[in-house]
Amino acid sequence: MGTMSDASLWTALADPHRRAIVALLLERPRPVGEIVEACGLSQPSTSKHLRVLREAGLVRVRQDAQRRVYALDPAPIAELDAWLAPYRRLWNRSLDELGRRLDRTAPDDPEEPAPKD
Amino acid sequence: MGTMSDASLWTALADPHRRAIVALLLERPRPVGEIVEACGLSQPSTSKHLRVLREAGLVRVRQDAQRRVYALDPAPIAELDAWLAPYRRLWNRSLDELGRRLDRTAPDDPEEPAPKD
DNA sequence: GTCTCTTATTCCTTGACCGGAATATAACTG
DNA sequence: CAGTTATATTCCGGTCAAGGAATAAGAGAC
Repeated sequence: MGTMSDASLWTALADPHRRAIVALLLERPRPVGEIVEACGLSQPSTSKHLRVLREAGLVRVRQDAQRRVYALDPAPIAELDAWLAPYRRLWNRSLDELGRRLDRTAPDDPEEPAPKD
Repeated sequence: MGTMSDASLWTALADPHRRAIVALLLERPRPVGEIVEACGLSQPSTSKHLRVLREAGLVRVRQDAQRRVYALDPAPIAELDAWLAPYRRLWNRSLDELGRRLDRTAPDDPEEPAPKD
């Protein structure tokens, strides 16, 4: 049981149903029954998705009598954010260049011939 | 060839090899050959991964003689960032709570007496 | 204890994806 | 034109994930 949650984090979020569950839990913690109803999936299927999310560290469970209330765990979000950071820099840079080019180009100038490499 | 790239964005990044390719292209645009060599995959497999990334809108191709130079497209990064935003708020909130709790605890009051053995 | 409610797990089938080998396509070279 | 290089696509076998049905497990209520 090492720290292999990195790989499962992406695969966990790759499934649309699981992203829907995550979005549901963003509003508030919910017991499984509510999630089943909201997702339109069968209860076993939902439980399996919740298991994947749990093993990815994205959700935590709290036992409340017979019910199990799932809630988001904010930690993996930070992990995603960290992964995204370098690309966000690229994005900002390209926005910058776009702005500069729009600034520099004449309105009837079709395009800049890319300098050969 | 519709605009169904939203779903494929996550599935494209779910694969470790594709994330590796994306990381390679973050450094600089590269022709396929370089990516093949860096990934240790076969050329067809790499081409297929590049296709998935292309269809997800994550990379663009520029033809340079016989070579095809792939480069990151920064737009989907913004999409991911937008998706992440609400969760980042949750994360900040929980960091806030943690700070408050750390603030409340006395500095020489260890939360856990480190149960060694 | 039994019964009920809520959730988790197993079994099984279907469908998707990954990988490599072989092949096809495209662009340059002579 | 044939030949070579660089990349894309098809074909196929193996693996893995998803979904439902049935079943098990856990926690009250009686």
